[in-house]
Amino acid sequence: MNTTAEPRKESASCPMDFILRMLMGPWTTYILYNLKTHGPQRFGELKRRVAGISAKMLTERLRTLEGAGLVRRDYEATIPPRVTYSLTSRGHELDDVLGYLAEIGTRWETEDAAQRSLQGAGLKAAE
Amino acid sequence: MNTTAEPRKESASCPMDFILRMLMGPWTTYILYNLKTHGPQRFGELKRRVAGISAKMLTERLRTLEGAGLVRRDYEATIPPRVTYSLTSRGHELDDVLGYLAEIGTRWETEDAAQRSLQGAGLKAAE
DNA sequence: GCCAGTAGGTACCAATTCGTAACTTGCAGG
DNA sequence: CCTGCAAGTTACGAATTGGTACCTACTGGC
Repeated sequence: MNTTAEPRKESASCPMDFILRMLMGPWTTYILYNLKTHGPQRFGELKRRVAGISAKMLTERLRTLEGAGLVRRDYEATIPPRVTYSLTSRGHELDDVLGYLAEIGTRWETEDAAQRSLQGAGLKAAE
Repeated sequence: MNTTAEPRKESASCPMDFILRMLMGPWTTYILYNLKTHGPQRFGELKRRVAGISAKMLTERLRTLEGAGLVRRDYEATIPPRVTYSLTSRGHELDDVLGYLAEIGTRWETEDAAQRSLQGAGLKAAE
């Protein structure tokens, strides 16, 4: 292909950057988590589950995820319209990473808790 | 409004959220990547490598990472002061996940490129 | 004597972002 | 007839955020 000069910026960490920019969105992980654990859902269902998100945000996040090919949007033009969102195979590829992240996060949480209880036990006057 | 300390937003699926909030920062992954690949570095070195980040941002990101225990800050009060940053063991735990993410990102990029070249082959007159 | 460099801190400014509220279409219920 | 739900879209506004410029303290070079 172009072994010559694609003006690739020096970002060797770029593919990761793209994917992180996706997960970065404030509610993104909640949405993915819900789609994963509760299966395909309609807009209102999802909105009720995420609890706190505004319709605008949810729409925007879903569009972004759809654009990245992580979420599929099924629109049925019935009255009232029924829009169902589900994870694509790409979306499911992320499950693993998210699970991994959650694992690390949980481990750290546990370690921190242990650390705090150790300090709480003896250090009241130490500092 | 609320005179009592309202416990901010409480979320059930949170351990991952914490860790993602860390990686979310605009430059965070670049910083971690550089610390990983080039080893412990001084502030100016890091700043030159990341190329484009402002001192303010870099400082703030490093403080956040330090606070989370991912990065260690060694301050030697020489003249001029020498401050060296390095990954902690926790920081290295993230290497795996970031590598995993980069892998997925790269794979998707490749797939997308293949997709585009397939379309490019036949659709020149289609639009 | 002045400037550059090291490792930042602070003030201010512009841009982005997220939430709230109002509007959309078509039908069902009171 | 009016309201509400479905799944949004749009307008407006407030808050956060990231960049730029300027400040520190100290020393070595010209």
